[in-house]
Amino acid sequence: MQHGDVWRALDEIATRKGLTPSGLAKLAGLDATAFNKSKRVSKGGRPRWPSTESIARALEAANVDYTEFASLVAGPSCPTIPFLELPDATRSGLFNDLGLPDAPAWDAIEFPGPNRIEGCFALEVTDRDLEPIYRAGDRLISSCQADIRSGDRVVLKTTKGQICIGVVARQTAKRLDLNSIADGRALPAINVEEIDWMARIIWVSQ
Amino acid sequence: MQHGDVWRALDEIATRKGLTPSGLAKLAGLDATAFNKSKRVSKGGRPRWPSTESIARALEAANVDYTEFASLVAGPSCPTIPFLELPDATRSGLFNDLGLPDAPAWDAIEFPGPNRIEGCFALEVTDRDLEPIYRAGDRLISSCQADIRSGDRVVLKTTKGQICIGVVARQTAKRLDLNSIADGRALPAINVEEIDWMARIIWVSQ
DNA sequence: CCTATGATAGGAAAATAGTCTTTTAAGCCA
DNA sequence: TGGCTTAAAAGACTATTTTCCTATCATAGG
Repeated sequence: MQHGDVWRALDEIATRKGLTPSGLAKLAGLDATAFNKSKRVSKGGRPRWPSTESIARALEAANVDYTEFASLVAGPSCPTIPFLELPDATRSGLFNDLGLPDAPAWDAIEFPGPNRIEGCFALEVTDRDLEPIYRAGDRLISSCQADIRSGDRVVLKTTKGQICIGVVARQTAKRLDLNSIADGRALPAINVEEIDWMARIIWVSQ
Repeated sequence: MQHGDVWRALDEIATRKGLTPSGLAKLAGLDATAFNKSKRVSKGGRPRWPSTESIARALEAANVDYTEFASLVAGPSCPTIPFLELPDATRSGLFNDLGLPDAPAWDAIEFPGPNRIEGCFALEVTDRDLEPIYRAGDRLISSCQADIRSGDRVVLKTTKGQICIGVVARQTAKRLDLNSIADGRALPAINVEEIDWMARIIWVSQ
């Protein structure tokens, strides 16, 4: 969040309403010169920021949400989450000590996005093994922080480097039973000690 | 966006980092008293706002995104989108003249949030007709503004009051061919004139 | 061409936020 | 208990922002 971003966002708000910066200031009950371009740097070159109160009044007048203003300030980009194609998820070093995705190891994609995406990552299906449930190109938004209960769909990697996707049938301290997503048949039981990481599939693109 | 909300959000940022308001101020390179509770109203009862620059420095120091700060200011609530259980989608009057969901007719659920959710709505599956693709309780986030191409999964309502969910097989000016989501078999062709509304299914909760 | 209106630059005054300092209270530790 | 550190309130002072005022420029209408 930088000085120029804030002013750009205010200009954008004004433009959206078909106003000039001074028009927006007047509409907000402020002095017409409050948002003047000539006042965005004070003499001496020091950047001048609009006060929080002025921003609040301008947003109120323009009927714009503060979160929307913030996303204008942040720029055109969506929030991004870590992303890999499913076969690449067999790599090691994807997660840090806290069990969260370790950014350098991942690509990033824009996800029309949760505010609390910590611990979320996306895996793209590349083959047809999971049809008709998941098709090639579908993106599985998964969370390694979500609680996992029976019936949930999960993706996990074993210490042997195998990726498993299934529906949780039974979960005990030592063993995890998964059913196939496609036909519901039981998959080979997995020893909990052999699970490198496991995440619940929360959303799937269609 | 109100005075108290801004200060509450700053307090929340501090708490998340295990800091007090004064600790956060110091970390941001500001005077330790900058965020004092005693400085939140000036004598005379006039509310006192933190400056935009101070907020920027605090967020920088705490490594918090401005959009996240804004959502804290906006309150604990996620953005919501219109929501109905699938059988209720047969009702009329769900969409306004622009083809967007008409809020009063819908419930609302929190959706971990897109910024651009205009035209999106959620439908909850209540029966097992669509298993194993969609299970009871799954929520279909759909958009009536998204472009629709072959292979996309769509939900539509006919003028006869019937809800159809399927995969677009072929789309012409007069006719829409859908395949069953479950087994891919062709469904009866739909006359385009009989389509009341149609939306592409974008995301599905799992 | 002239006039009225709105946008904007620039400077000075007024209002508001930040800093500095002192004081009080609470927690921690020997 | 005493000494140390941190948080926080209150007041005076400094820095910055907003307002107020004037002048310039561009544009639309008569």
